[in-house]
Amino acid sequence: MSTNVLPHPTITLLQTSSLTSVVQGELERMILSGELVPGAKLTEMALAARLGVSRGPLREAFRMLEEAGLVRTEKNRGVFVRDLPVDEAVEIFDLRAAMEELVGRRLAEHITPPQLKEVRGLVERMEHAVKAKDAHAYHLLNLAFHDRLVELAGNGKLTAIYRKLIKELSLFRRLNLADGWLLPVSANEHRQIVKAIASGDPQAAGKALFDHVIESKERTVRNRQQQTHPVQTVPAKSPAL
Amino acid sequence: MSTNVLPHPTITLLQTSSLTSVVQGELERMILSGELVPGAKLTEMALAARLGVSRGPLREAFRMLEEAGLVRTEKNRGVFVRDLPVDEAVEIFDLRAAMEELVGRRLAEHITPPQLKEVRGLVERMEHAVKAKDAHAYHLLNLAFHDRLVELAGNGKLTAIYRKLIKELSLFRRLNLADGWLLPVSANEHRQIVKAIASGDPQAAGKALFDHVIESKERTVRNRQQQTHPVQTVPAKSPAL
DNA sequence: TTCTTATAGATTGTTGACAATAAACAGGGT
DNA sequence: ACCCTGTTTATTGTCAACAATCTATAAGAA
Repeated sequence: MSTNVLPHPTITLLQTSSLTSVVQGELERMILSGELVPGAKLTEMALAARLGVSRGPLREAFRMLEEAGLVRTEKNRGVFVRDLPVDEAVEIFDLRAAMEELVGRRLAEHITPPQLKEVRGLVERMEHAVKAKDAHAYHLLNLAFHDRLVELAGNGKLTAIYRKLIKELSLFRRLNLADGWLLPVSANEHRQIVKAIASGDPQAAGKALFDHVIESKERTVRNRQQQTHPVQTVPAKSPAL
Repeated sequence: MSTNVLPHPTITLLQTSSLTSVVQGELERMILSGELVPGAKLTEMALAARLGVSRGPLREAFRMLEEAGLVRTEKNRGVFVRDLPVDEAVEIFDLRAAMEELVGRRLAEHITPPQLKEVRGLVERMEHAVKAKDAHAYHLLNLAFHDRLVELAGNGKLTAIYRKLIKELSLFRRLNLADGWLLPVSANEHRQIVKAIASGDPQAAGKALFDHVIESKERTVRNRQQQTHPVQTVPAKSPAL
């Protein structure tokens, strides 16, 4: 009686996933993809009908997303996609910086040659994206690069929280990957990071990652201010108001 | 028509708190107080009856606690109070160390004299607890000390996550505050931390906090191993098995 | 005895209905 | 015209009942 035959994928899927969990995942996908924009109201009946479930599992999924910081609940008024204020985005960047500094230190000590090769590959692909001026591809590679570094640090809890923070950050009006982004600068920093890690110097690697995240924060905030309060160096093209 | 009269406390309470939220709080209290021990099964009907609510809000509270890492859910089997494995406790300590290092840097730059006086007061009270060999009081003061430092750093997101981590850590079989703890050592480190912060040197303050948390981690792990695998310096009093 | 298999009980997953609250609207008074 | 008030409508908060799944017990065969 061989019990080690893998059960059919769908079987394990049904065993692990409840309606609540799949609804949670689907809502998360909709929010992160921008299909549900910050501030949007999530009406229970409408969503339940759209997803083909009843309100029970939907409400349970709401509570999970609420705890994860993706939605906000107002009693007797409903659930809304959260709008991340600048202040909080800045806080997350600072926290990320400290976390990634730890990642850098760890990797400088423990990274293996094949792992190093892998992240170098990601950097190269980013540089290609820069040359091709493909901001979207660069954005995805950037996420993958940092995510992989964090993962390689081998601290599961850190990885989990890091990913939660990234998800939350995506609620910040992503005027980020707007055209005028300073891709070359950021890309160069990535190469420096890998270099520092490869050198085996924990302090240097940590600092490289810390500084990079802080730079990234300041670029993002500057970009945001530019969008909110149009620049004054160029006289306003649009008339008053 | 003065609209700035504060509404009656009970009013605002009813406006903000749903059954789900109060159940969530109550369950959290029960878990953190040890009333519900790790591994314990949380039967929906029983708890619902005990708390005087129906299963709906209870299940929603479960999802919140699950996301917070305090309980674990097995499909079709139920919800259990999570038992934090050593590995994960270690991971949390390492993450905490990085976070508190950031706290130290920030405080060295921005702390005010009255705030400094306040934390010095906490340290003194800890030293009194050490002299009185009051491990429980020391434990509480230690929590308050770190919590206050984190709070004073002024990063709300960091504070929120830090507190979540502390809650989760309390799931780790707290053989911590066992009698033989090295209170004097820990207490002395606290004084060093405040000194470093007061000196205004970000690096020193960060390092002091980082090292302190790592020390704390190692003390805890040693303690745990001692409890799990009884010492060999003293021949085993209890016979084999 | 030991292992399988069937049955009964208990518990969770899901649903639909009812109660309570808030928003939208209409009517009357100033 | 404006503001206040009462009513209606829509939506959320809560509950109880039903269906699906798992666990434990017991009976029967090897």
